[in-house]
Amino acid sequence: MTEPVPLLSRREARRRDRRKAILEVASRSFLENGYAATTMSGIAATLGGSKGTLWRYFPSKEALFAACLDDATTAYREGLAEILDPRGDLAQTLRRLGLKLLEKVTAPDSVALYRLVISEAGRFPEMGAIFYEHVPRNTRLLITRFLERAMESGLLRRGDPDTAARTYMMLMLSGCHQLLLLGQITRATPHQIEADVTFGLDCFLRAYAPDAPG
Amino acid sequence: MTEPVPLLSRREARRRDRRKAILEVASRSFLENGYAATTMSGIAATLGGSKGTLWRYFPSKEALFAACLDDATTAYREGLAEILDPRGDLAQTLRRLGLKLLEKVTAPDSVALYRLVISEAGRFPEMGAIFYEHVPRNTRLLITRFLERAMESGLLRRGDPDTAARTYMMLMLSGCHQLLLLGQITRATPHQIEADVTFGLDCFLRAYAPDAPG
DNA sequence: ATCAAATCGTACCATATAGTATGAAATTGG
DNA sequence: CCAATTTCATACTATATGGTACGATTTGAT
Repeated sequence: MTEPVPLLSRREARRRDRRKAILEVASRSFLENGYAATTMSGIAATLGGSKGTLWRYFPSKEALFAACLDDATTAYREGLAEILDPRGDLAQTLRRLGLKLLEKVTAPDSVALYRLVISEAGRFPEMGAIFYEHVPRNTRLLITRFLERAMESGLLRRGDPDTAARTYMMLMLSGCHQLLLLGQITRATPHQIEADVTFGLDCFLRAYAPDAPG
Repeated sequence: MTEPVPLLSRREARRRDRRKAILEVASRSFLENGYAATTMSGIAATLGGSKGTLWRYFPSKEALFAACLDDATTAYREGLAEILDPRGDLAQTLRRLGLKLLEKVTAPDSVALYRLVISEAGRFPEMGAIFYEHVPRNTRLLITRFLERAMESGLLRRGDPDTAARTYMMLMLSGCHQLLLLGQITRATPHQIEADVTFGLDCFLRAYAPDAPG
């Protein structure tokens, strides 16, 4: 019927680029200044275009925020799955995972994002849901499956693997992540991260050590 | 020299009452609507007085916010110390403490306060500090001292008592508190709280069980 | 009673913001 | 090349906010 359509007409390509550019500028501003302190006019200004164009892409500030959040959280889940190779030493794997996790989660942008979500989750519960589904829930699912196998092979004592995954994550976060959230430190040093992982892992392995036989 | 001054002249009493009234109205609004969405004019309106009066008591919105925060966090630390009686069963004591702690921390106002602090800790680091000192740090100090004694008497394995206290608290918070923060639930049921405490305590006691002799 | 401090009501200011309107210029598709 | 779409720049609307000014009134101390 119709001519074979190019995958992206010039217009569509332009549109996609523009949209991405808007999301980048807006995300930066939301992360750095929060929702209230981010102004649409400001975004339009740093973009260089006109306000009319901005509103052509996103019908309201709230819609733009939602799009930014979706963008940021989607880009989040990367590079964890391949660490969780069920072969290999359990403690080593959990340690590598913890390091990766903590590095991600203590990055300034991650902290800013977490702050942003928590502060707006009251007013926009859907935003809380988007974040929750994409970030902690998704990560936990990965860890749950891994721990489940470890329990089955007797490397860990049996228990609810989902709770175990939650516990594992929480034990990692009790150190510098808390301080970051409350603004008591602004950066986590690799040394701090390693200390947190070492301690959290030790604690986790003790709590989930296989039951002493008989 | 001067006449024996009454502890509170009429003026001073009035002033104190007024101040308290302002703090109550303002705190409610900050907790329910956040910092940005709380307006000085609105506070003045619900107070009934005039705006001039409001500014007579607090020279700026920021100052009023700081005062509210100080007020709220000071009222926070209550009723924990007497639970921590070093006599009596360790597990029982830690369980009672956990219940009290979690009840407090999952109360809607507490969640709102925590949200508020986290969201403004970037812009106002001093506020983060006020909160941090008054609430988690203070609580942790109490628990630390208690756990220290338990370690000395061999009820728990030795380790950094401060880290242990942090771990204890964190293990309690991994359940419904997280969901509350992200707006995925709006209330914690007593049943949920108890389940969280039971699990967290079990985990903690395993991780800090005295080393097997020999 | 008298005087000073506190409060009130209200109008006001400067500024800022989300969002709209518009007419001209540029880009794209055919 | 022409018509449709998009973008630009800019001016504008409507509204809201922190904070000030001020004259009138109430309250408290002596």
